[in-house]
Amino acid sequence: MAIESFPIDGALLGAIMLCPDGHGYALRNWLSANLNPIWRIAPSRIYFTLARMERAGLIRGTTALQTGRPPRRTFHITPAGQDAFWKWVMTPVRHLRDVRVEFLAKLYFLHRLAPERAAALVTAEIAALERIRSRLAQRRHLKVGDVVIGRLAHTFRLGQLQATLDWLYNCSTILKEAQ
Amino acid sequence: MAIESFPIDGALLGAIMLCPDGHGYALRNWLSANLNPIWRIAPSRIYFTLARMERAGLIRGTTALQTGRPPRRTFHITPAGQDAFWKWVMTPVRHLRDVRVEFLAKLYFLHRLAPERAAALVTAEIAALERIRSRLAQRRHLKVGDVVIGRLAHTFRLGQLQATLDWLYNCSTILKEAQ
DNA sequence: AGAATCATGTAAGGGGTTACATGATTCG
DNA sequence: CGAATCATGTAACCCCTTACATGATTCT
Repeated sequence: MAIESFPIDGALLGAIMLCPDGHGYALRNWLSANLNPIWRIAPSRIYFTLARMERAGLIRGTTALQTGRPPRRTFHITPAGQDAFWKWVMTPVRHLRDVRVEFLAKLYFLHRLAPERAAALVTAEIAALERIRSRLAQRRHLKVGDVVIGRLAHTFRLGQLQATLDWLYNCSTILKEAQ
Repeated sequence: MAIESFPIDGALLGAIMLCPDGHGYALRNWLSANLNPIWRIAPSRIYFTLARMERAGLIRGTTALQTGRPPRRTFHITPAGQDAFWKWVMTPVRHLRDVRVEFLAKLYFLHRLAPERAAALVTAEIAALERIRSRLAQRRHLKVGDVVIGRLAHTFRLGQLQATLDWLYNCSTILKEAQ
């Protein structure tokens, strides 16, 4: 009963928890209003994913008829869905390249749903990236066909890693101030 | 006659120029030996892409029979393919997220095929990213649903941009030393 | 009157992956 | 003898996107 496709399932489950009216069209508007520059999804994909998550038992939907409007399928999250969401949101991303979208999305949901737990996620992310850095710092270059480019690739990755870690340390401070 | 799918067409054209035996299997080995940690491709995709690029007139292939081995289709690059390759390799990537893979791949090919032109690519990339930074620096936060997270998203992007620009300035120095 | 909103979904296509089929040869 | 190498490709599948169908209602 785990989440399958990561940013999308997590973001939709979080949206269902935060969006007052949990049907596809409302979720679409909520996501574009709240998560937009960080992450976006094609509208048609929302319905497809909701159907898959219902089959997986993460959410359950009820159809409500309306007069003069198409009928709505309103979703609410199941206990299994809540477990999956909290596991996802509290797990740090493993790759540096996932910080930009997925980690920021997790931080967004945590900050709104359980701000007291945000510091723990940041700490876990720092630990994950420090592990990557220590592995990378033991080498002098990546094994590319050319030594010069291998060295440049290596310093690039270390630089990105360092900037992200600096930012994460700063994150703790800002999140504490915000509380 | 322009390149369609960017990292893949560019990398394959570059491989054909550098790889002594230009058939699919040799290109596959060459790419995994030379570009591996930076970029990788599924073997089956190579043949598909070679066929597409031949249809587009970027390369041309000849079939050579061998005794006791499957026949080979050896490819060579056409003038149109060379134009497309040099245009691709000298154009800076537009998004920060493309530096990690695509820009490094361009740098690799330039450094091996025309090292005297590498500095020009680095300069162009610096200009492209400085433009993005100046746009970003005029704001204080990204317009996410929550101001705190919007501010964090903003400082994150600026930090990554700054680290990349620092690295690019350093690139010029290292590439000059390597010559 | 025409455009946007409400609301759900299907269809088609792009880009990528893994697994598999083939069949001789050479290496351990 | 079994495994890897040489060499090309097809088939099936995943993830995601745009475009479109539907049809009443409300805004400009």
